[in-house]
Amino acid sequence: MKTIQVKKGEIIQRKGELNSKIYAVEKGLLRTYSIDEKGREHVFMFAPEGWIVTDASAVNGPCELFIEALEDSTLCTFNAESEIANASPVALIKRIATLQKRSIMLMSASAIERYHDFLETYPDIVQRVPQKMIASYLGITPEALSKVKGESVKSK
Amino acid sequence: MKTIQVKKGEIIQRKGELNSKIYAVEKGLLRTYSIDEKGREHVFMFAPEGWIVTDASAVNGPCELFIEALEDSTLCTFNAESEIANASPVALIKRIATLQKRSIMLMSASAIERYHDFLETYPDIVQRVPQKMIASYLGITPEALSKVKGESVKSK
DNA sequence: GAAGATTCTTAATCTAGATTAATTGGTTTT
DNA sequence: AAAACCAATTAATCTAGATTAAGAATCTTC
Repeated sequence: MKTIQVKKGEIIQRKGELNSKIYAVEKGLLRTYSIDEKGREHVFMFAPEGWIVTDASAVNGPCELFIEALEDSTLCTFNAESEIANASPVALIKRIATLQKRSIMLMSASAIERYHDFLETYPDIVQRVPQKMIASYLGITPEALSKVKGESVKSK
Repeated sequence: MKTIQVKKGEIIQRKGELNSKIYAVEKGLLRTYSIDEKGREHVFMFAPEGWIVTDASAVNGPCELFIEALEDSTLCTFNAESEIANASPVALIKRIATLQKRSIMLMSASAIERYHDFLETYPDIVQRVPQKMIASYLGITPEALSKVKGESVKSK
């Protein structure tokens, strides 16, 4: 286990790298994202203070996700290999529950509903993250997010 | 740990129930699904022989998902509470990896791409599951699935 | 095995969100 | 502080998939 400092904009891990780690955010803000065959970015999750980030696909082979610092951050890093052995199953189950909810939201909820769910999941993040990344997290374009937000304000 | 037999159509677990278990499918086929506020069903996963099913959200409180037998099935049931304590972290990470991929697919891939991904994920299931449940798993309507399948055949 | 109930398909119409493009507002660079 | 660049908004048009509806095919149940 090691504490490291990273600068805003720094890419901490790239798709295809093998030696993946677990990152616990002490201070700052990270995001993980994938890039599809069409070259489009998709934000998978944000990680503010207290959150933990890892690319689960890394156990068997190369990782799928990029990890980027959105602010100057302080991170604790664990070697995934050894850490997984004694990882708390309860913490992992919680992560599964979060992902379960995310999948169901993506299948069943409209863009504006997903936006409100984002606000609940990450209460203190809206001001710290560019709109286009929030849109990407929701699975829509920045233009669409701008539109639905405008509509939901008007309708009040 | 206990082995049980369930009949086709039987609902093994309902949303809101507390005493949740882990089910390992020895023979047969299960599905898990949620029902949203508008009363619509969304298939979360299928579980043929060799797969394991549990509602992750059940650790903290009432479960979110229904579990149903799509065929007469033989299941091993574990008490989730005790089983989680010594659950294999590697198996849990694999489940996380699967869900990670599912979320990214839902965000970035078209209906027909998700259909092909379904065929890869569950190679021997297509004939055993009604179309409408496959559509539900993909997050589209049965009509839309019928349409895109027709189009992908025509285009060959 | 007929009657009823589901399920699947096809087609017409509709809508949420994508795409394209132009405008404005902020940041960073020099 | 202008120049160059990036982020956000707005608007017009387009499209994947939803909705509605009707007919054909398949399963249940008596």
